[in-house]
Amino acid sequence: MKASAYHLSTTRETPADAEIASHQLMIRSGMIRKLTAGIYTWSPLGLRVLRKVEDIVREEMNRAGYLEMLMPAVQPAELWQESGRWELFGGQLLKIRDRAGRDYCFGPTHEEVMTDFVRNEIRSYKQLPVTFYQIQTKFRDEIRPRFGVMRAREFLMKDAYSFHIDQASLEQTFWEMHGVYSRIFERSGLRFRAVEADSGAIGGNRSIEFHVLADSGEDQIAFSTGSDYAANVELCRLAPPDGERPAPAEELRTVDTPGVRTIDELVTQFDIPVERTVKTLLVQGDEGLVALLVRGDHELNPAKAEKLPGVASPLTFADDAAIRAAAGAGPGSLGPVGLDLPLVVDHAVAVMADFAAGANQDDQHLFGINFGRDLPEPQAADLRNACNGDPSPDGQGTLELARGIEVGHIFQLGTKYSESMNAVVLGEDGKSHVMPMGCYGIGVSRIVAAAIEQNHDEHGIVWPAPLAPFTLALLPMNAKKSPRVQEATEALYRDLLAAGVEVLCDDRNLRPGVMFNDMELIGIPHRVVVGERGLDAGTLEYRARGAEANEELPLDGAVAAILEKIGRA
RNA sequence: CGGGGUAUAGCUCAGCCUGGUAGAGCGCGUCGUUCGGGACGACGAGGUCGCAGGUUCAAGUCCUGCUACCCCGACCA
Repeated sequence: MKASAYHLSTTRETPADAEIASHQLMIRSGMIRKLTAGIYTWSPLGLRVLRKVEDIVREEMNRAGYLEMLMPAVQPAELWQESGRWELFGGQLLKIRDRAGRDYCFGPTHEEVMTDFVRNEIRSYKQLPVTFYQIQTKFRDEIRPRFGVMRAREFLMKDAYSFHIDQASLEQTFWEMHGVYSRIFERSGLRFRAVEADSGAIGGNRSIEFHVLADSGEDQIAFSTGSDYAANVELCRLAPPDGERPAPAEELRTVDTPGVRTIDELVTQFDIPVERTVKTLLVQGDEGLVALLVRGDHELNPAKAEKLPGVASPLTFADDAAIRAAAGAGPGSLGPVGLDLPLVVDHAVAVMADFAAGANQDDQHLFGINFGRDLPEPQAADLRNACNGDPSPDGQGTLELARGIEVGHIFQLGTKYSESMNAVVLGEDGKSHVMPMGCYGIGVSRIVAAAIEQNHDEHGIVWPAPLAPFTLALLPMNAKKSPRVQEATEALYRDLLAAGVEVLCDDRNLRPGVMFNDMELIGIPHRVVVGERGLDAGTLEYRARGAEANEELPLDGAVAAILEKIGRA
């Protein structure tokens, strides 16, 4: 491709509304342009990358024998009413109406359409198992789209659905898909982890997320140093700590703590270890409020809390007025002693002695609190998020935390949709069987953003080779004035194209610095410079993106030398 | 959807408090000098100041309403 005939549109300035590196770089390199909130146009340059991802996904899915198809983006309301999701999906579902007043939605996912297709097409167990997939634009009316295509309302997704005669077959495909996904992310050149996203409590259903590791990721994942165990922090189970609760050693006493509102302030002003403080959180229960206790340095895990019997789901924190009415003090001075509410404590709190908490009096705290003396024996549960250094739930090693961007999710759905939509098949026994089902998603457009998030430096994007829009940038120095440079560049360009190299030849007649900066911003992995100096010496100049220094390549046999550099030899 | 903010040239923003000729930098066009890490000069194009009302002799500036976008919270590929 000649740059003069390609729509390159880079900017020096960072757009004001882009917060994270990948969003800024996608805008600055000209890959995407915002049309409206959460909706983006992909430029020719951006689309090249998107297609690279798509191609890898498609190749690996096909290799595994899964069947590509294409379902409609616009779906009739009836199907969604049948599955019960027309209401359940809530505001995220973009509903539309045609001129006759019929209701439709723009598909946010395709379980309904897929299940409808399969119930009409598949009659016999002999046709099972089968897995269909598509790569298609989805729309989810996110409450808060952000970070460019990372969390867009319209996005490109690969969604796959498998159908089975029994659970065993579903599990086989599920783990096979696990392998396919791993290969897809490996081939894309991304550092990733597969993490458990469900406790496995509900009827053998399992769900595994694939996360690209990046500090700016919105999810926290925990993984064991001593085993393969990895889980989303939200769902990472924590066992009660070993060891007995120490006997009380201190008297219960009330301390004036003027102005202290947070655990931090309590710890620094009164010189007590944070491990001997307790946070008291009031949430809505089925009847009135419920008090939840976690250690001062721990964080309440909402997903775990809302699953407790007696606690309302979704988890709702009490507002200041309700807190004051129930406890007689503001949120900064809450504590369990003398609080007339149902109480659930985290396992880590249950083994504490002589700890500090609010006194339910503004500007006062209690020190030296003990269970069994100042409070009844606690009802303990797993309530908090995992921390660095917690023992791994599988008993091997300790947990480490990392941030991740969820780019894939595989799920054993079971019969949730096949049952409500009556997707049945005749079994070997001659009877009808409801088909267990799996569903498997990859955020194709999100992968592009995640790859940048994981691979960039102060100059711009540093594409993993498999995703790069072009493999090589060919840069002539001062070509306008030098017919030799022009001719040598043109000849090399033709030879590289003939050798099948995706080369971007910058014939825009710009100053060298501008070309270097543009090509680095765009993130092209390899660059070759043609200049008078080199031609005199019979050399070309080569540099890999991210490398510190130039190398010289012989002008004679340049194509072979370049192929070796780009790993195509 | 709750809370906070912004809206002026293609982009980043000043001007608004204290009403009186529409501004800068970058980008874009032409010409010249330059040309190995985002050059310099000259000239030039480009704006219903988000929209609708109101106050005023006069509104980008003051008032009211609306809309869009951004940020902070619960969902997800």
